Amino acid sequence: MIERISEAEQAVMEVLWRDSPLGATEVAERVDSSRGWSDRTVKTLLSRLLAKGVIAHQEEGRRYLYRPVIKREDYVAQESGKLIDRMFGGRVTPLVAHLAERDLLTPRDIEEIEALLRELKS
Amino acid sequence: MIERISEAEQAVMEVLWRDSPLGATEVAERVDSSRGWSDRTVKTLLSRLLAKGVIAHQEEGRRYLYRPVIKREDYVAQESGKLIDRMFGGRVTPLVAHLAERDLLTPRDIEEIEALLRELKS
DNA sequence: TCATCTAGACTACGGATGTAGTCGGAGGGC
DNA sequence: GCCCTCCGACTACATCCGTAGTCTAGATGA
Repeated sequence: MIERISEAEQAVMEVLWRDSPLGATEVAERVDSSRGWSDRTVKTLLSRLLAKGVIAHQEEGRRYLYRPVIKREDYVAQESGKLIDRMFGGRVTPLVAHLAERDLLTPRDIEEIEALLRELKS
Repeated sequence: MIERISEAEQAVMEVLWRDSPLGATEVAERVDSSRGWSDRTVKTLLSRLLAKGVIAHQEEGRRYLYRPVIKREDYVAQESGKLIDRMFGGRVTPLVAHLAERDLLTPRDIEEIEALLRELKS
């Protein structure tokens, strides 16, 4: 089980998943600027992620380069699973039914998903 | 936007969504017993939910009866939406694709979803 | 009427989270 | 060699969350 990653921490992970390894300052520069974080904040988040073991660092001269230890897909899978458990009793169909009912599925989505399922069966 | 409901708080909401209005003690009795909560804990959670405005209470003699103010579907929709935004950039197809890739879809799921989509199109 | 039992209100407290500030050491310019 | 700068390490602090404990006033039974 991957340790829980908070909202803020995930914003930092997204940067490293996109491109790594990176130094702390580089990460801070690339984090979604709409957050308005100081670079101290980003460094704190990097430390916490390190403590959680979801990223690792290696020395490069007098600074560290950070890189993810866990894969984004694995994290996404875990979080999706948790939502499906919590909200839909672990069944996927009710999730899709729910999305459909709430009109969260566009006709294009429906086409795409059908194509996807056809492929799965072949 | 519905106020954030924590994990523990949701366990209490589930009770009220299933049946309401209920007194605090009744809620405590019905909460998933595997949590092993004291009734104090449940009362605290009820107060917090009240403060968040997601439940309401009415007096009944010398106690309160609690009932949800928000609908479960709305809450589920919000949480699903947040996951889809955070993990899949707001697109639903990647979610389904992801579930498929991770073998989280059983053949039965696939059949059911296909049937659902056929219905949606008609 | 007096002790007792409840129910809700208020208080507690450690860990997680969001958001930084400060300190001390290694490099670099002069 | 000396001071400044940049980096990571450590510290801070309010708020939320999980999980209760205590206090107080009204209902109850003897």
